[in-house]
Amino acid sequence: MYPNFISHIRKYVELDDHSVARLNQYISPLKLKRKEFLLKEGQICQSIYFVEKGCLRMYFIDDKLNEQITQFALEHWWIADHFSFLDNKPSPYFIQTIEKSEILAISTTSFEEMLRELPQMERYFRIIVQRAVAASQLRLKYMYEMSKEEFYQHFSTTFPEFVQRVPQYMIASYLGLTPQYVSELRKKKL
Amino acid sequence: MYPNFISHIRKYVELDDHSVARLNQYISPLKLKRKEFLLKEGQICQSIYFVEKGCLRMYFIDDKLNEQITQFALEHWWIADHFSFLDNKPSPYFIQTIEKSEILAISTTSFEEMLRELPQMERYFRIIVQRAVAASQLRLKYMYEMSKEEFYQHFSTTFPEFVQRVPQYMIASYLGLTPQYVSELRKKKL
DNA sequence: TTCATTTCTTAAACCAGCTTAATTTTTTAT
DNA sequence: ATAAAAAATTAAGCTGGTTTAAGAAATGAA
Repeated sequence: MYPNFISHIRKYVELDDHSVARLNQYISPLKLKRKEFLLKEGQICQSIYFVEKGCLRMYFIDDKLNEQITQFALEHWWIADHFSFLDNKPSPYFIQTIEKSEILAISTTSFEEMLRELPQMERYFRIIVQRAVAASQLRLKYMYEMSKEEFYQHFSTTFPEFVQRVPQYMIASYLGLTPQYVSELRKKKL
Repeated sequence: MYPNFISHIRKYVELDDHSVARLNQYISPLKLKRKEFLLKEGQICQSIYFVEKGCLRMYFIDDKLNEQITQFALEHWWIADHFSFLDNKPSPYFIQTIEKSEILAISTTSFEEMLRELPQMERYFRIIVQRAVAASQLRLKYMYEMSKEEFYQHFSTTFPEFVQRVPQYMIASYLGLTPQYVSELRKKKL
């Protein structure tokens, strides 16, 4: 049904076929075109989203009206504004497709029911959320220790698939650089 | 026994007295003086730590030999290098007490056993780790949208208890500023 | 209380990365 | 294919925050 989703879960917990069938009850599949929104500023983030296929970005508008990208999500990544999702607060973020994408959504209420019915999923989410914390600790360490130039070079060599797939100005935004500066850095490297 | 610990868990999940008794099996209490280490660079982070009383910092040494603080932990906060803890990799971090502290440690193996025996704890950790992700999303948003001056002013008005308790140069380090610049900002504000 | 250590301040020179603004190239929709 | 829109480049001037170097003040240990 959703091969990336199921195989991702089975990487971390055991899940028999009956549980897979039950799991489907809680999931809403979405087919989205390029530049469609899953969340807009001011809305409550009512679901967490799994990228079955495609690519998303999460961003907010800063005081100079720039779109500041804080996260990307490719295949088998989860994305949400967790603060908004957990506490039902309006989100400052937009979540938008960068390409045509297939997304699985689990709403707040489905999430709660699913975790009650399927304790393996409680375990699965504990593990992947813990991995998300590990990833954000690492990202933060890079931000502390690298200059912006190093940070860009590191990112583009570590994740070349992103540089292929995502416009350069979005990578600049994610890394906290101006597009002009990225352009300068690329020129310098050749 | 450990009032902050138990009441913190009971904020998020139900835990009967029998479970509390079982829980104690998995916990190692530590009494530490000022400036003692729970983790040093190169070691594997074998435990996650709960601050029952006191104050910790987590930092690494950057290429200019500065101590870069990435996290603090006060009462009822958890702290660990999650990447090292999950994957048994050597950590680049130091975790050290700032004051005399009482810490509860749960080792990798205890953690696994505890989660198997007490499913409420799986749920508890899923929730608090999800909250940690929410907190780090928020922190990152602040880093994107604020100048270093704003970031300092925001931090010191939002967490005045930190400014009381932690030396100024550590706050500077945590915020990614030089101590000299913080000094300048304070002068400016008076 | 005293000394040694740690922490904080001051000030001037410096620079990584931003701003502004105009032009060119690439991509998308029809 | 073609026009319109979106993305990338170039270059000059500027600034927020760092670096370097001393000295002053606060704190902890004995």
